[in-house]
Amino acid sequence: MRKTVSVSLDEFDRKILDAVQDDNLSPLRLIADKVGLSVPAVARRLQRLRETGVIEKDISVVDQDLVGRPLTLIVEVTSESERLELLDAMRERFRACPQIQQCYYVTGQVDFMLVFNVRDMEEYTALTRQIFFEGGNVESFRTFVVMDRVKTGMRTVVG
Amino acid sequence: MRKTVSVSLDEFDRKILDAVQDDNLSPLRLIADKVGLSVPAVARRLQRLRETGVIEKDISVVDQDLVGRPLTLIVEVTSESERLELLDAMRERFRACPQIQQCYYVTGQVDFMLVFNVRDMEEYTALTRQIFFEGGNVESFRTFVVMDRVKTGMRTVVG
DNA sequence: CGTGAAAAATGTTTCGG
DNA sequence: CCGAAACATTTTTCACG
Repeated sequence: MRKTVSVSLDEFDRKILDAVQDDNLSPLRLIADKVGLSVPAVARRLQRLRETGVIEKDISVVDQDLVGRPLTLIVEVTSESERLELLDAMRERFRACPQIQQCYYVTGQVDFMLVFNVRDMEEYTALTRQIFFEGGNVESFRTFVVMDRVKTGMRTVVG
Repeated sequence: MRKTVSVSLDEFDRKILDAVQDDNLSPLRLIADKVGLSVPAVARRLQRLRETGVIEKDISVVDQDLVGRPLTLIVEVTSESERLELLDAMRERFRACPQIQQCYYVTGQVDFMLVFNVRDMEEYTALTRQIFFEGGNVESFRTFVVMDRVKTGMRTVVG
């Protein structure tokens, strides 16, 4: 059983997705104006986009600086063993760590790419011990300190 | 004039932020129940959190697979020159590219970390030519293909 | 800050085309 | 599938404790 790999979206759907990826609290009336449909039409389409999972979720994004987590780090992790259970255990460890905002399993010379979001270096080094050294199966890791978050977010091009 | 580096959040604010980072379309009544406040209190706090910028924006997240952009790549870019204008030009190029979902300027052996989101390898290689080769000031880049998006999103720990 | 209720805005459903 | 109108829900505002 496989996930549906595509859904049919027309130009209206794309415009709606474009709008709500910027602001999903905007009144339907405004979206309706922008895309050239009536409010009920937009409502129906949004409902369908949510039911089918095209719109995965609706969330607030908080400013990490203003809540005291100004530091972002990107970390490449290379594992010792590629054994499935061990890799899965790592995945789970990373997923469970709240300060790890993003985790990708990748091909190539490294195995995982992580994005950390922490209060300061002290918190990071402490986490490092916990999930890299004590966690197990980590051969090495390389840390990049983010100096400028040039572009962030989860926006997807729907064009 | 500098940006305020912190705001005072009490336990209620944190719980509210935690809730809306999961679902910002949830009726205030439900959030109120969850955090133990009245609806008007939650409304007031949310309004303030938005005014002060703690809540940066409110958005829908779309499923990249379902809209035909299943491929994610992470790319390390090393620049030729560190001259400010040239780095700024690169920033702008990356920011302007819709398929570049995220761009970080980092310390260390590489200068930029990029997250691409594209339809297929063909689209990626084409982009590569455009913004790396023709764009200028790129000494080298290293591509990691994402096999599993273990954890994604922009969630920030407010605890 | 809580309550309660009224007012305004928004979202949803119905139904004819 | 669209849109207009009726309908339902949610959000906002306010007085008062």
